[in-house]
Amino acid sequence: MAKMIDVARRAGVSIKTVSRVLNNEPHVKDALREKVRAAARDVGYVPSAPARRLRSRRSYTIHMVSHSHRSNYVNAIQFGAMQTCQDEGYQLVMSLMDDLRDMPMDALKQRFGELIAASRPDGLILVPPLSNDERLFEVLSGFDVPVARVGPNDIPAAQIIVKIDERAAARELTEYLIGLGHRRIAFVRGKEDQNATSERYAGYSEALAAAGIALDESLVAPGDFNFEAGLDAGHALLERDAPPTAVFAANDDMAAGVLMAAHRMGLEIPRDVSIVGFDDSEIAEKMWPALTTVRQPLLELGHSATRQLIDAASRRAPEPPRGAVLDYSIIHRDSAGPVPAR
Amino acid sequence: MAKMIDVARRAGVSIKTVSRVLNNEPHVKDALREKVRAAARDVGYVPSAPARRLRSRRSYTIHMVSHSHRSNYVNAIQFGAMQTCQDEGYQLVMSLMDDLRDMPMDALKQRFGELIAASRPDGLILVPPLSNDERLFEVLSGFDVPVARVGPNDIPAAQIIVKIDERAAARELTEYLIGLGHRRIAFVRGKEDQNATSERYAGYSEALAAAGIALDESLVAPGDFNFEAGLDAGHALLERDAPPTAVFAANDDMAAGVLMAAHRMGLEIPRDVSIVGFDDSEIAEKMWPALTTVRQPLLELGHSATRQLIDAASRRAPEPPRGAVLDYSIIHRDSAGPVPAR
DNA sequence: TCAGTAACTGACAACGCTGTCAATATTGTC
DNA sequence: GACAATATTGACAGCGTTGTCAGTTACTGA
Repeated sequence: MAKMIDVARRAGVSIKTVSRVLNNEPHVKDALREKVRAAARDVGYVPSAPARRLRSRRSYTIHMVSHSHRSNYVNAIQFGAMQTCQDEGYQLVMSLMDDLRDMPMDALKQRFGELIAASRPDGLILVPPLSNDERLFEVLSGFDVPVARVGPNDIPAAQIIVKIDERAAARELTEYLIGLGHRRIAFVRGKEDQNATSERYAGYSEALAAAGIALDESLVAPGDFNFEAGLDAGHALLERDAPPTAVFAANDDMAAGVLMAAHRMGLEIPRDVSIVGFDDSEIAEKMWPALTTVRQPLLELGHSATRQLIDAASRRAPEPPRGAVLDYSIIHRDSAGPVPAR
Repeated sequence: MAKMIDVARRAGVSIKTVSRVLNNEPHVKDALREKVRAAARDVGYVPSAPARRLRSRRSYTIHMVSHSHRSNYVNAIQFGAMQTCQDEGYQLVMSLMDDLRDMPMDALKQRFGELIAASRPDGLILVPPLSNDERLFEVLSGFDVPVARVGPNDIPAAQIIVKIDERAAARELTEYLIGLGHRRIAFVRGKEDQNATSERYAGYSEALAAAGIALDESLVAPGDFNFEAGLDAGHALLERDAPPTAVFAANDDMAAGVLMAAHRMGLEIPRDVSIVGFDDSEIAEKMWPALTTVRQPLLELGHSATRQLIDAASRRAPEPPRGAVLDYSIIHRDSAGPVPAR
């Protein structure tokens, strides 16, 4: 296995010069540059990552920390992060962190301290629900590591937050339902400790208010972002005396549950009831009927988070990165239609 | 940031002794062991992964190599791998490899050579379609890295293959349909270069043969494991003059497509036609009606692959690991039923 | 032409750990 | 109690890079 000294010998230079050439540092004549590169090619030189990391005190590594409950959402963001890491010569390391909520503060500190001390990642990517966690934010502020948070959250002091405007998206989707003539629009909430729930709900209620529709609390069902919760909410909402004409579930998985409840009751969609979701997850287009929903640019969220971390680590950017708000889009499919005639 | 020398000084021993204690090596008296551990705790020592890796020439890292087209299948296996890595103090690094099929042999060698030379992973996990690739097998044989292949494949010389008996599973599922009275059972094939396609098809045809049912080639539709292919196949199969009474799609995504085609035609499932899939992916239980399918123990496949690689790297196991065949199970849901009365 | 400066280049140390091997302490045997 | 055998401990080198700094060469402008 060729190392730097082999390249140096072949090119007739010192290893330091080889290092400079291979890291695109200045102060090497072009002719020499070429010679070194050729030598590296000839001997099949590949730099040793561990040595590089040890000496330079940079790991060329981004850690993505995720919760056990993995979803399409997380998967897509991860995929985006992988792409950017690949492009930049970085490695993406996946870490699992569970039971953070029940963990005392010092255990949290310990856990992340070990992760950071051992691997010295150039950046951390946090996805929901971790990205919303205020305690985690506090803990991580104590370490000298750039952290990118993906997804909705409202931690004011956090540096890199990459998200869409969830509230605006929910408002727009609700307005679309109102435009179809719906007045009795139900809402299925997500997990209460996630900001996505409150943001989406806020958008929903703002749209109702703007249209002069009174918010009927009995049309708001609890949920947890899972299919089963959607199923329960669907049954509860659709079997009541005065059922809603449309249901806005706070994510697609729950919308699938509402859809299944409607099917079981023999309802036809969207003739009898309109159903919309949020996320445009993989299942959205595979349901019957295909789900009208909000698409988040998940891949791009992953790209953006990763790119900003790498920029921060290599101090390429003139100023520290400050996050990004990317564009969403409403995906019109077949699960929403005009309000049924009375 | 505390290092080994700090622990050594505090415990009044040499750094080598600290190293021995922290790596659970023999030849240290118990009393000293305790003292060193206490000292490490006191100074908050966390070993530096890069230094360890550089010196010991082991990376404590497993690389999972996947194709761009990420699926639930891959996601679940990855998750299993993450869990085992976490338990063993390993890191899971994700790598993307695309366009391998069009890549000339030496480019392949180059690509993987760089990956291996740079990071020196303790093991590589390959998932479909990479795990089926014979050229890749040849390339990787040339390197000194243990490789675990997940999923179906028939590379005889490969060391670690972790899979289920796909053929038996497909046979059993087909037998189930036959038991329900079906005789005209269609099959939707997957990508032709994947072993899963031929294995599942083999199981299907074996079951037919065993039941004395002649295989009707016109009931075998091409596919590629994607939803759209299922949609096309569904239309093609169900709109014919003598449609099948049951459709076995080689995976769940295509089954979802067939299901949607059936819905569009106004068919009721399973009254008019039974539909089954393969994989028990996340969408299976969220379809209407919920899909009868084959469950692969994906998490366990990930665990097994990872554990075997780590065992091989640490030479803990007495002999080299030889792969594993795990149990599948048929998940009976609502998309298959008795053959329609004539 | 020559000092003064800027652009190159290389020698050497060090990053923090583990492997090797030698030194020392302990134990068992007769 | 002497000796060999074994268990325990430590000194030191070195893994393959990059950072520091000093030395060398090339290029200004007077």
